[in-house]
Amino acid sequence: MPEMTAQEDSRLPAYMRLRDRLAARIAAGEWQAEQALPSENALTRDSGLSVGTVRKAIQQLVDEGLLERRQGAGTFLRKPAFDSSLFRFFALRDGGDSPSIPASRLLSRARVTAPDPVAAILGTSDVLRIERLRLFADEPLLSEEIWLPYAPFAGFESDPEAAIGPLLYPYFLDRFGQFIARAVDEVSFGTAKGTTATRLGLPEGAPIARIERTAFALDGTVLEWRETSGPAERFRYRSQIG
Amino acid sequence: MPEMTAQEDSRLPAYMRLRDRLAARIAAGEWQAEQALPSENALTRDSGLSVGTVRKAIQQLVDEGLLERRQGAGTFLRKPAFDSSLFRFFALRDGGDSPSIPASRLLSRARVTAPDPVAAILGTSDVLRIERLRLFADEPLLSEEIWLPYAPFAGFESDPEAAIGPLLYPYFLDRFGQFIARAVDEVSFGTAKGTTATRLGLPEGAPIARIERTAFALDGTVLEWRETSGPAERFRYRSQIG
DNA sequence: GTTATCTAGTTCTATATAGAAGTAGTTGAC
DNA sequence: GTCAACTACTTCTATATAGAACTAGATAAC
Repeated sequence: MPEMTAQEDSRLPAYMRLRDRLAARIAAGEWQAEQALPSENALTRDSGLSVGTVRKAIQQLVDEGLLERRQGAGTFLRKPAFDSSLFRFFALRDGGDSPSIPASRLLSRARVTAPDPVAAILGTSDVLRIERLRLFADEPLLSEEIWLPYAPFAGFESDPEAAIGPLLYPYFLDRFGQFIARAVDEVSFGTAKGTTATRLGLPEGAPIARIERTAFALDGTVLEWRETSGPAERFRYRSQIG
Repeated sequence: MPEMTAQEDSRLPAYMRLRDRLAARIAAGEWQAEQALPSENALTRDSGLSVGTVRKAIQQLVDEGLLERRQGAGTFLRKPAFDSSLFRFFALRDGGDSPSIPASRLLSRARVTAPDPVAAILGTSDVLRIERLRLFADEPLLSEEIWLPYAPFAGFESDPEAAIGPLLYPYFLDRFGQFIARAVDEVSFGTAKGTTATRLGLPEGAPIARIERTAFALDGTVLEWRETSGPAERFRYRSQIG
């Protein structure tokens, strides 16, 4: 344990301990996405707690976005579908009615020694570096540089590209059992230079929007750091307050 | 009632109806910010409901960010302090240690006929138009154009500027009883032109970040639309997902 | 075959109750 | 005066119970 992970149980209330146990089982991949977990009654029976307490634990996980409840039907594991959410930053309206599908192209994958700032974030200098280009309507829209700690993703660098697919997070879960629970995006503004400009088909110095994302596992470990760039004119972001 | 406001009670569950009644009393200004509401017991007594139901109603308002509970002390009205949150979009670090205070300067206020897009958002063309400049460390940082429906804010155009203060939302509440419960911000990038460039002290065509905000009352009525511009290099935004 | 009804499961609402945990002011001892 | 103890209050946790609302699949009627 390199970092301070949540200390086991100590003296937390029962509903929180149950929440933690459930979160751990979810992270372990015990249930498939879009499939039902045990019912309130079942959990009540084999946890020895009361229904109210069980409901409170489940509700927490719902609030955190991991689960989803449907009255009369059951409690379901939500599929983690926000990898595509980077696209949500950019205006994807483009010519007419055909809803083109965003595509991904991996440009490079390699196990390398991380530069200091990246190593500090990921907690190790043994990392994977991935370059990726994301296309929309056959035009390059986003240029990405992705850094992963090597250990949890060992073998990624030699997986066939065909197996990976356009979204990384579902792949992380399937292939490595790594679940991205949370991410922080930081948006800023700059100008395109060098390879970034070339890849996006922009002139040197063109205005770009930059998104730096840090992604976390359920236990708070950093699983990814990525830097995404796209043309500033197409950038558009919505945010709710209050 | 021009728009579909929440229909009274019909057949909602009790805890939701209690939530609505409490929200209405809060909006009516019955309690001061940072001050205690009636206790669970008191509410239980004069609502005729049970503690659990009362707690559920209160918890809703806590989740919505209106209230705040402190064990052993009471339930408090949170002061609506997110007017300044536009500043949160911009990097305010600036020379040394003195934490300069953001200031506001009203440039113009007038009752006018709204252009069509604004009228569509506000639901009326009888509006107030306000131009404002926000300063940080004595330098202009944000240029704002604010549109309000006239009726709820009648008289604003002739209030003395000294009475208004640097933050609008607390003033809206005090002076007009209008409570901003929720807002949606939309961020994009563009270039400065005309008066905007002049006011911010930027050259024509300089890159700027633009934030369009729509603000809502508790019942969903639109109470404000504003467009804020600031220099793009100083823009920085953090966002949580998941 | 198609449609309606039943049924066994699920979550959701609501009540009642008990005590733990925490706060803030008052009282009492020194 | 100072500090400790007490007290009356608050929210928080947890249990037990009952029925309503809803779902999805099985069964029955035609």
